Amino acid sequence: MTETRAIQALREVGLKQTPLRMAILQKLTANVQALSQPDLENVFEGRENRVTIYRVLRDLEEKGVIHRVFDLNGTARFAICRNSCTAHAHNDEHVHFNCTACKNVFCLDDIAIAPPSLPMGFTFQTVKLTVEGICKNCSVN
Amino acid sequence: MTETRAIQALREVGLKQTPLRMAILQKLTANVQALSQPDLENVFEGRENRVTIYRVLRDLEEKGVIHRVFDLNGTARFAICRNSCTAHAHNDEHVHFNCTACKNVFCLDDIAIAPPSLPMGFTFQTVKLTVEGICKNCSVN
DNA sequence: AGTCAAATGTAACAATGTTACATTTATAGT
DNA sequence: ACTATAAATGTAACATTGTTACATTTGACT
Repeated sequence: MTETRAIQALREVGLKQTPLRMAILQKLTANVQALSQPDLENVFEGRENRVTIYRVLRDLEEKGVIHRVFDLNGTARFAICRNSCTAHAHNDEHVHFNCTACKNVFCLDDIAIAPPSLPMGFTFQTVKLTVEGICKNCSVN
Repeated sequence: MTETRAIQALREVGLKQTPLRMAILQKLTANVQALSQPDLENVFEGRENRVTIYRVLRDLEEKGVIHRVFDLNGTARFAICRNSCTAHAHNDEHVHFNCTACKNVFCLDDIAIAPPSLPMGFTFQTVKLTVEGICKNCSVN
């Protein structure tokens, strides 16, 4: 995400343009992997406030700019939707790859997932498909 | 799971028959929903040791008697495989229903899931399908 | 019944995430 | 450009989930 695109994304959803929001948006765009709050704390080498990072991620998720996915430790990681998601029409039905070795999460291209039929009384909202395996980095090492 | 079936399950995987293991296996069988360690602490009203509950769950999972799934808070919950899983042939490819209201997790029947093709360098191990929505209990309330 | 590996209890710690409240800052309107 | 104000941030404290180390107890086999 270029700086101007980040500014635009924030304006579109009515969030103020702050340095941390810009930096987080750009980091998430530059990375293939989804990043957790602890990941981002490391990226910023402790210079940015822990709580504020959580709040930025929460707000960006609430506005549909980024989405949340859990890694195999149960830690929340965040990523920008690259393909079918826009600020106006957020598509939640992602395919994610969870590496069982390094626990990293990779967003794969969106694909159509046929929602299975649900028992009586259950209401469908969204469906998520996760593939587990060994990622490229861990395969070579 | 009857008491005798729980005893049998433990013997099959080489775990000693202890009161807590028996109780947890029976609770997991009696429940439609997957249960977390905190859930079980509540079930036992604090009478059973926190750390031991974690260890029982970890050991039962390692032996393939139960499986782990994360709820929408990122908390690990555990359930017995009812359909295609046996102690001898554990089938990981479950469909789970996560209620966005109460955060409970329900195991649905196993269905065949076509694994999507992966980018070069990524190795497939398993695939998981999760449906999010409103569960039966939350629909009526 | 005795033995011993396995299982448990206890205390301390670690990581992730949240809340309350005081302070600062980005933006709209003048 | 200046100001007012809602929004955003910093700080400290706390909550929850999960882990580790080590001493003690117990299930199961002989």
